[in-house]
Amino acid sequence: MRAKIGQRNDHTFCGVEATLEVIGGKWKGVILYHLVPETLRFGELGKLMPKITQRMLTRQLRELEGDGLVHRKVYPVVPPRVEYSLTERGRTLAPLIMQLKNWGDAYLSKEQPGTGFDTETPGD
Amino acid sequence: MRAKIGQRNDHTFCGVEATLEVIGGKWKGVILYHLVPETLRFGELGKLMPKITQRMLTRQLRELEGDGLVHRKVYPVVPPRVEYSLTERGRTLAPLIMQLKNWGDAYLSKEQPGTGFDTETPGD
DNA sequence: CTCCTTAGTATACAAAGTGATAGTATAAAC
DNA sequence: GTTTATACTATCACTTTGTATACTAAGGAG
Repeated sequence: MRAKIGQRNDHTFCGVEATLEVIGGKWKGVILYHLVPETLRFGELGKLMPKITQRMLTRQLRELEGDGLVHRKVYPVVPPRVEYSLTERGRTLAPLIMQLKNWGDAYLSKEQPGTGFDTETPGD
Repeated sequence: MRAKIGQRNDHTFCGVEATLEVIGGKWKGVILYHLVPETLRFGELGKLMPKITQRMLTRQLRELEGDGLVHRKVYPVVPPRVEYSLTERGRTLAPLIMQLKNWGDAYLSKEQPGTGFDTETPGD
């Protein structure tokens, strides 16, 4: 599924799906979001997303890199240092990411007015 | 996992994730996209997305309904007739959906220069 | 020599998502 | 009585995602 984006032979494949495939991973949107303002090291990204495991962070980053949205810069030092930043193409996603965030924030603050549907956050 | 949107017990939960949770399903973006210009019946949506199974169409639609983005109108007739349309909240997603599509189309046209894939826009 | 660091990888396993197929309900048409 | 139509639901199997945990490399500190 990660192999090639946009190679589905069915003619209904469109940009909506393509974009969602690229940013739709569980953490990709947030990773991209964090990378918009600044370049970050692997560990820094991890601290910004306490719930993510190293494995997932690695994987999502690799996929993002594979899709040409994120650049990975390795410094051959010990201990290792790797920096992640948005590529030019990745930067073109910034407005979209921001819109994603804005809509989401608004959505969260409104919480389903009287649909009988429960979207409430319990005490936790 | 569909149970609750916005469980931001951890402070890193943000709008980006919330939005992605809502539209990130495999078919949700496309469903929403098809519903932007017009109300559609269950079967019509199915025809617009030949690859989707009834099961998935039903489920994605229910989740969208549960998230308050899609309205489901049932006509008590035989054979059954059910119409799906965007709710007011769903309409607020339209610009985002379009941006998703635009970015994706641009991405596809650059990533795959002439691989014979088809980027036809459904319902455009 | 052992321990510490960072950015991973390897392995095992659980959960979620997806697909194929078949079945249900009801009224009208035949 | 059987078939047709629509919008589902149920079941099973399989694939993808995600988690937890342990382990690696290589140089410096002690």
